Amino acid sequence: MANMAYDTPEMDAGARLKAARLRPTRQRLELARLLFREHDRHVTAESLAEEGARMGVKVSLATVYNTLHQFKAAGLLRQVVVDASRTYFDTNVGDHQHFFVENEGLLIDIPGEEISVSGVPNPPQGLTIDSVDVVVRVKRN
Amino acid sequence: MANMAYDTPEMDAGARLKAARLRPTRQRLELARLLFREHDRHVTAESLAEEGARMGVKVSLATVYNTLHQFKAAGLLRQVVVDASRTYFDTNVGDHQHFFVENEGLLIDIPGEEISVSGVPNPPQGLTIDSVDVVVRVKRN
DNA sequence: ACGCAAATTGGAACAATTCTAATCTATGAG
DNA sequence: CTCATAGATTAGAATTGTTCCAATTTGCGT
Repeated sequence: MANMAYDTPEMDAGARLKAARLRPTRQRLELARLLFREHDRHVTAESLAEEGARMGVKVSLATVYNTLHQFKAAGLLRQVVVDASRTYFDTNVGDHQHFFVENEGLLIDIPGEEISVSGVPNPPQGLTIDSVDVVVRVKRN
Repeated sequence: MANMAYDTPEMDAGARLKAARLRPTRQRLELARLLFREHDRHVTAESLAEEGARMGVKVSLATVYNTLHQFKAAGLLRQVVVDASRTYFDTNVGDHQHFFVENEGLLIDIPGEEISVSGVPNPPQGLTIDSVDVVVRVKRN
């Protein structure tokens, strides 16, 4: 297959890790399989560790934390800051934003084509924009 | 002075607490004075406690936390979620957004008139929008 | 001035995350 | 293929920000 994108959803865990220059250890492979099995997943370290446990994946919590951060650094995951008490990671690294359901800790994607932010001023001297994150906080009626 | 707004920057600490129906205890008064002395302040519980200590205000950390949350509940402060590890409070409760300088924990206001978000889809059935928060993450060059 | 609900407090408890030092493993060299 | 080694994993300790708790203090209406 010529011209495969750097990171596609169809890519298997091994290829993903290779593309990210991460050693394909058993733990990373198994976590990658869990994470990218489905599109647009939102996980926390705890939720992923739990899921792993349920699926019979033997990984320590420390490794889950390490792996999430490495995947993030490699561009395989995006970190989403919505809650002061937990960190979420999103398997969708493309342009998009989120609804966040308060009191439930639930994230829902908003496609990047739908939403748009305009009028962002130039940042003060010496600063460069890294990302523009929108969180639409919603509540259950 | 007729027609004073519910919450103006000129308002003294006592009036502010009265308007918010919070008992004017020494601690609340002193913290309110620190907080609203200047416009558009961004504090964390720790930073405010530290500032209090420096200014000779005797308040426990627990009270700082309590007070910040009560002020928030009363609409005197807005909570800003930008960092997974600390909670910030903003004395500007009007419509505006933020630059967040990563690695420095520094918040900078973006006036609400400058920035705007469009195309926010209707939230899924049963959910109502609470707020639309924009964080422009920036890095020092 | 009294009485009581509300507020404050120090310290214990907690939850999420990071650190540490020991052990294990993927990988490239020979 | 075998080895040496840098890199990865691990359990558990440590750290950090925050909340909880039970005892004491305080604001305020009567």
